[in-house]
Amino acid sequence: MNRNELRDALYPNCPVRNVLSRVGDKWSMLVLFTLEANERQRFKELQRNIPDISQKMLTATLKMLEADALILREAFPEIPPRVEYSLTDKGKSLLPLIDNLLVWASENMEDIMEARKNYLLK
Amino acid sequence: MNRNELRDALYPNCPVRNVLSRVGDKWSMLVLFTLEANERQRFKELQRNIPDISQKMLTATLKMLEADALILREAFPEIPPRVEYSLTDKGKSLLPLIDNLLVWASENMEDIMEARKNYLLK
DNA sequence: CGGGATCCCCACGGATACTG
DNA sequence: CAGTATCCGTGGGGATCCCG
Repeated sequence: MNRNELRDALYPNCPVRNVLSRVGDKWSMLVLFTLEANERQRFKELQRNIPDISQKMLTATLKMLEADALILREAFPEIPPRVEYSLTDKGKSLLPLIDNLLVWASENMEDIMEARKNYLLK
Repeated sequence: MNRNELRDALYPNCPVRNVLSRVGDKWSMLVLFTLEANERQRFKELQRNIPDISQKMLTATLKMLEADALILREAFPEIPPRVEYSLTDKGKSLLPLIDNLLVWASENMEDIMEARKNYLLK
């Protein structure tokens, strides 16, 4: 896969772009990270571990990640109900790439913040 | 930087998250890629090379990337005006990470599309 | 406990017209 | 040529209430 193919792959409505939008959305990465830190978490646990997420968005994000087979959802027919979420192998394979991005972001964060300030003052 | 710090770094309104949101927005990656393929492009060239982007979004994306010091904007006081854009070193340093994500996306795209279909049929 | 269903806001982004 | 300005639709996402 060469550069041009990569670029073409990014055009709107393209499946690759579609897949990558998961990385870019507001909560997916955070949910994946949380699931990596503590494998097999229940809904409420996830909600506690990601304090800022709303119930609606946690539900929606979990559904997307499950639909993409990045996480596994296991429901146990008990009362009260219990549902456990965990990473699939595919989900795990994505995390190192996100790690790299995070490392880059942390390493360049200060520079970028500084650059933004200077840009505003121009 | 350990896992928990990484995760904390992702919390809303955090600078790292802020930086990463660039990766997630609709056009930034595509502009960076286009600039990598042909270094030093003018506004119109970029617009031609990214057919689907609107003028407004190209302008906005270029401004963001310039503010973050990922690209360099050089305006030449001529008539008609000429403006050239190119990647900075910081911009170049980000591209390999995006590459990795794209490779992952292409490698897993089919699986994911298939998984989504099956999820809908469930 | 693990969600669904609703209402609502506003930021992203497209289309169009105008300017130095 | 390289933008700016404006209008406007859509949908992401928060808050709240409800249910098995």
